[in-house]
Amino acid sequence: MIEAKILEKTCEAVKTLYGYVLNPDSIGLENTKKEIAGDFTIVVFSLLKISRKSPEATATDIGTFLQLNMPEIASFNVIKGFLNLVLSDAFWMNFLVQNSLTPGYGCQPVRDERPVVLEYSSPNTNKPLHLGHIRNNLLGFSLAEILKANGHNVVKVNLVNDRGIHICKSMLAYMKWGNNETPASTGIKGDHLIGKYYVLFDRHYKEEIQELVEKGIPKEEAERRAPLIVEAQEVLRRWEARDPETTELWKMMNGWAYEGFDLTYKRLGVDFDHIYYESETYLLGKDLVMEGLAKGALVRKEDGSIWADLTNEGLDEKLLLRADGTSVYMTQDLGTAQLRYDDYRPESMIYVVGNEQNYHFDVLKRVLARLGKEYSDHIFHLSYGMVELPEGKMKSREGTVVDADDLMEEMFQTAEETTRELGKANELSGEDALVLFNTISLGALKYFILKVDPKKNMMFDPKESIDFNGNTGPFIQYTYARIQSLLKKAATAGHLPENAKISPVQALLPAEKDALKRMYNFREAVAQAGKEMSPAIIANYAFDLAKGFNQFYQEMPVLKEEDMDKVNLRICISKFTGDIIRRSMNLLGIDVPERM
RNA sequence: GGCCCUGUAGUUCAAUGGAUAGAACGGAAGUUUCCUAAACUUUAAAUCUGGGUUCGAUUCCCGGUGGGGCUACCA
Repeated sequence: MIEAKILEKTCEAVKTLYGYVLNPDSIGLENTKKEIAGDFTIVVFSLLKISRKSPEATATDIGTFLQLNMPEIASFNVIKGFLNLVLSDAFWMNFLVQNSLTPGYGCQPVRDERPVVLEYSSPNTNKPLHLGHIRNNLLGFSLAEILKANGHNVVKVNLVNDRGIHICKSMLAYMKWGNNETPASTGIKGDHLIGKYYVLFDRHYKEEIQELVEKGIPKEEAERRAPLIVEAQEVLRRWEARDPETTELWKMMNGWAYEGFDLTYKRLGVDFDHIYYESETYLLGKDLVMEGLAKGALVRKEDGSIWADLTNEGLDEKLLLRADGTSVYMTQDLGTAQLRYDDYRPESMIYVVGNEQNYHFDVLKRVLARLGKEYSDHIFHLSYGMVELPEGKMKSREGTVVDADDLMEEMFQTAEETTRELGKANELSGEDALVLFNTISLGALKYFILKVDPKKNMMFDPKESIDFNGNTGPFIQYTYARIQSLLKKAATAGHLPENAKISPVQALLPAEKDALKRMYNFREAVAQAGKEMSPAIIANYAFDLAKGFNQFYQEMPVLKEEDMDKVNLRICISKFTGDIIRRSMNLLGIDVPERM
């Protein structure tokens, strides 16, 4: 790691020049800006108190010392308090040789055998997946890939919310108006069929409420007393009592949902190592609560209900067990956290869940801490923002939800149209063309979502997402395909030996050097992304790299036979750029086609 | 009311406390004998507001203000 060496030598310089022992962490070291000559920049302003000299003089002192004591540093320049270090061509050549021969470029070896348990997706079985789930799934899957590259074992888990009042609503509607239809009899995908009944329930429920309100009953009361909701609650009671008929229907309808989800997951390219079902875990957590009560970490109120009093931590009181002994969502989540910990003994547990549950996870961690669970410090809520549409927020009742399956299909069709218009698919067989359209359309969707900082709410404009120009997945895929094509051509022309040797080129073209720097930076970005857990960093680097390659290519002069040395070097750079683009796309879970 | 997140070109997004705040789309003007124009070049255009900390603030702190979320004995 050259940065570490620069820091170490800088400390040495400060000690030699000014007789002061410096902490390496206090030095500002960064990548030099693109427009300025240099590779790394030391910001010396913070050293002025020690040197008691002007910024320029201090930077020059240190630069001179470093140049004398580090063979990797070819030269330096000083602009105000910025010391820009220029690394030698030999360093970059060596970097290229070393890394172009390393298969797992940018990867770290496994550092901890204990896994990271990563929960994502977590669907409800009463309706199909929508755009919000897509953001969740893509973030979860990408994060898993990035964590793996950073030396973690990852267990991807999905907690399916397969019980509760919502599925009972769909079941009730099906009993009333279903006519025994099935996905097979209707040709409707299972999850969509269930969604249909959920919507049907909601419509009739609304009508009932309206009727009651017209009779002069207050709205809240009407919502509680409407016959349909009362009946749905009865279904839930029967389910909890394990009534055979109800259980049978529940199993059948959930089966439909799973079949549908599997297709959606498969198309999106995400998967799981283990699936937890809430129907099997919803009773967990009571023991933990009773244990906590015995330890005095929790309190029992007069009516018998049990609470966590978090008022001294700036939060409210949180109910954990009702007076009748039944549990709530939080109780259940305490239980599943413990179950997950017992199952895997993980180094950490990550939950990819939307930011509307920030408070929930805050409380979850605090309660676990009170219960003496040291693993609560290793729970991380990857909270992501909502996906908004140009027309406003997604509301299922107003029909403004973007369905995941519909969206992928639309993207596919647009990819096909655009590609055919440009004549890119003319030479492809029917099957190859379908694979290509699928790769491009999903690349567009995934990249569009992942390039945005997860924390922020984002705007999803379907029209813009299928634009294949600019900072988009297809642009990066296209660049990669071009590189592959270039390499193929070089190989057939005999310019690409088995292990392309790098010849002793004395001076790199500026664009070549820039290309190498981008690669170096990318490796750092991967390491950083592990810490920051941000696919957005990887995504934006991938674009930067793709754009850089295109510029590099434009700058490349026409090559002649006698320039074989340079040909080899450029082939190596192209190959390496291609490797990194593929790698970054893989980290994000985006496929790249060999040709377009 | 309280708590959390957020406010950057016309739009969608970037920017470990650093240099002239970057891209992309859209607008204006150009470029194709090389591998593939799904590309490249040039150009106009932005940090919500008022304080504070700092050699230096889009970034950190405090106040205001716009947007979003949470504040259920739902999950």
